[in-house]
Amino acid sequence: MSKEDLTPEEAAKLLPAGAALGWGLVKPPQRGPKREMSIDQIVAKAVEVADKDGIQAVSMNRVASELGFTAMSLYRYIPSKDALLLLMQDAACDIPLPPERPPQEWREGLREYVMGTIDIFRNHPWYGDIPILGIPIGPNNLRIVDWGLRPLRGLELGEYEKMSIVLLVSGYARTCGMLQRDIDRAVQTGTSVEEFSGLNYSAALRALVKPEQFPHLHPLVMSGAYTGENEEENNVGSDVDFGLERILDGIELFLERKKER
Amino acid sequence: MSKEDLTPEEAAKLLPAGAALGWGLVKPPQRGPKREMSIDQIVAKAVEVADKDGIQAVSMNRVASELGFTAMSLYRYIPSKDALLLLMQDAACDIPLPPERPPQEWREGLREYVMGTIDIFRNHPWYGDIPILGIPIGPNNLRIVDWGLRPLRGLELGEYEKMSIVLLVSGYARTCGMLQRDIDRAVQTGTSVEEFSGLNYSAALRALVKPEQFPHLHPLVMSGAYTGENEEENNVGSDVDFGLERILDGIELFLERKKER
DNA sequence: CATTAAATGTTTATACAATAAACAGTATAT
DNA sequence: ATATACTGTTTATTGTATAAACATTTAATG
Repeated sequence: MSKEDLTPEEAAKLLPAGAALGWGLVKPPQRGPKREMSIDQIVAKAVEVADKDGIQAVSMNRVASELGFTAMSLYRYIPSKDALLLLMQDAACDIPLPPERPPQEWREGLREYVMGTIDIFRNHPWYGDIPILGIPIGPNNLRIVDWGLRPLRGLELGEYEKMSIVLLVSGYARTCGMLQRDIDRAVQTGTSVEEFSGLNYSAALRALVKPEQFPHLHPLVMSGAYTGENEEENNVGSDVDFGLERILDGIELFLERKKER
Repeated sequence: MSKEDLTPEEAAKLLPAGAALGWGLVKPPQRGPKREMSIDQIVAKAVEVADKDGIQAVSMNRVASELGFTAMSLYRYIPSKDALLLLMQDAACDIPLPPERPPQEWREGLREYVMGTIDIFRNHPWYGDIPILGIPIGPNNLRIVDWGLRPLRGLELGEYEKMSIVLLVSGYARTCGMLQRDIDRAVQTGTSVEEFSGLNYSAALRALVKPEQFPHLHPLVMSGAYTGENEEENNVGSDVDFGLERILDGIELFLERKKER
């Protein structure tokens, strides 16, 4: 039997605990009372809780309570909390994709991809807190990977090269997403405190980051470039754009060099 | 009073709980019995536990027990577990830096930086699991940032540009570090299982990733490029190198364009 | 149909987790 | 000498994931 001939059920057994659920590979049970909940409902509620109060607020008790059930009832649907977290992660990746662009617009396509995946982090600040235990295997997550590959379809690249580029670009999106999220959080919670005291981390760092010990960082701390002050010349958007354009330039150069050969 | 004139004690109060400890800003207590432990000792033991059994094995009880004390005794040194985690993170950044290179070797310098920070993830697989709550503020962590800025010192870049570049490069290092760690983990634990069954995630994905749903990902899954098979043409090192060279090319292009103007 | 088997959500119980509060002992400042 | 501040411990509280046993409900099977 070749590997391609696995039945969904067989494939499900090879996947980690929660992943099979995400693929809808669990046959609905035949006997017993009708279910009063559904996996989708549980995951949606967990996402709702996390969106509101952060990932640490997501306990089996909290999620079940908000649905009007006991904590233990969730285990009839989901084998463990880790599985629930994986399902939440995949659910956050269930977003509409923009329409396909012509292959020559690959730069714009990759830009859209980065901005779109950054939005996942903004819409679900907890997204980056879920530990990554391996390569993405959830269906929605893989659709995101597929999306990242889409702009590359017309380029003369090997498969490993394509994979490396998506890795590069999506890693960049993750970094920016987390950063953006941190700033959003700071704005939400810290602004008033900062205004009241007139001091914040920057002030502390200015006192601690001595030029002898940190010769290269020191000027950036003093000017506020490190802590991201001066919103005129530095908003997160421009920060994201800068790095992204460098990456795209690097990829373009690679394509040109490859053509020359 | 200008911001630069903060005393260490004043600065300590502005920093989050654990950070002040990392900077050694806590005056040793005058009265009372001699301390039988030290913060460094506690953090070192916590790191040891995490290196051996993962971050989830690090409990106040476990760390204290291994030192021959009770869990509560740790709170005489460290205000909370979150603070301990921050100190662990900073401790992992306490590594020797390579000697400075001449400014024109900035590419090689950045390469060294990326590889060096990736090593932190390899030496401490738990490092990436500690949630990032904001910009780095620990002393060792800031030394790493300073290191990243060092190769840029001779280049004609604005401060925000330098910061963006370090962000770009260190984010890439993080992504690669996590990936490398995942692979190391898989090799440690999963190899035997994979050999026995002859099947792994790849097999499941081959059955699930249909060309209709995943038109661009499908060929990569089939060829094994997605799951990273074929070690000859794809080892992690080459993967890291590929993305890194694109990034460095992009930066170089930026520098050239800036000179032209 | 009657019976069996499987699945439901709940209750109860276990093992840990972080950490607050009260405690007796110890070193220093006054 | 005494008050004060600090030590590490004991005890207790609250919250966590989840295992096991339970009565109940539905469908499959004789």
